[in-house]
Amino acid sequence: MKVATWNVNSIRTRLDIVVNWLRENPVDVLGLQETKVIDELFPRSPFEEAGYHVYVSGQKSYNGVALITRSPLSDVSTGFTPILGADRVGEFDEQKRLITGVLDNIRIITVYVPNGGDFESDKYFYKLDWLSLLQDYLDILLKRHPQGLCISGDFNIVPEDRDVHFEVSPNSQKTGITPKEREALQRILKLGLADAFRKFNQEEGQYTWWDYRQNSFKRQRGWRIDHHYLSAPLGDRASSCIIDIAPRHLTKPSDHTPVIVEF
DNA sequence: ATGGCTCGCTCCGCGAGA
Repeated sequence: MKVATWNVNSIRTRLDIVVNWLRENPVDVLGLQETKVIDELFPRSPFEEAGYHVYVSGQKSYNGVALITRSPLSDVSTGFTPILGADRVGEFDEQKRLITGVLDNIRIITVYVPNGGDFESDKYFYKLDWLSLLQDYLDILLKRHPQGLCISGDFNIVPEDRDVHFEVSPNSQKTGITPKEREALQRILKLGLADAFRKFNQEEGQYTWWDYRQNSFKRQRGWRIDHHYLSAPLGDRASSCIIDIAPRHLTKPSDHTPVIVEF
């Protein structure tokens, strides 16, 4: 099974790029983030005409996730509430950042982790609280799906210093690279998940996002923040995980580029 | 350097992104 993740920064603006990429790269699952559109206005037809099923959880202007799949999914749900309950989740499902379904007995999840704004801002603490919910959510689903779980998405966290183009200070206050965010991610991975990309590639300078400003892509000033995390059965089975930088070269690209895992 | 691009918005300047 091939699973791709891609923060497209508006599916309507990026529609042709994404559909053309999918025709050239016929993956089984494409997880999208930052679709930035309500479900009623999601451009489903181009994907359906290409032979895909479309599952969406969107909102106006911000956030929004989708799963595009060759075979139908079962047990599709959105947000944390169906698993954790309304009391635990509170207002955290108002922002549409999580969609999941089951394919071939494997739990597939796509997430758009909050950006976090400035260091120690309200958005920063919202991000940490959201990651704590994600940890509780995955703790439950990993136990329910011993055959395999794959969580993919824009995590907005640089896991290690080699995953960003500049020198990281030990107590970095740069959102996405702070100790508290990395610790939150590590607590999640300790549940039994591993970074698929690092099974195959130990190089530095392997990025998935480049700022639109300052010619960051041309200067190779990027961050690796889009990830596939696999439970042990899938991690053992995984045969490749690659970053496809080709779409970042196109005219009017997303600032992120797709990452594809095969298992 | 609270900049630098690009997105959507009952749009023509602003908040958000990372």
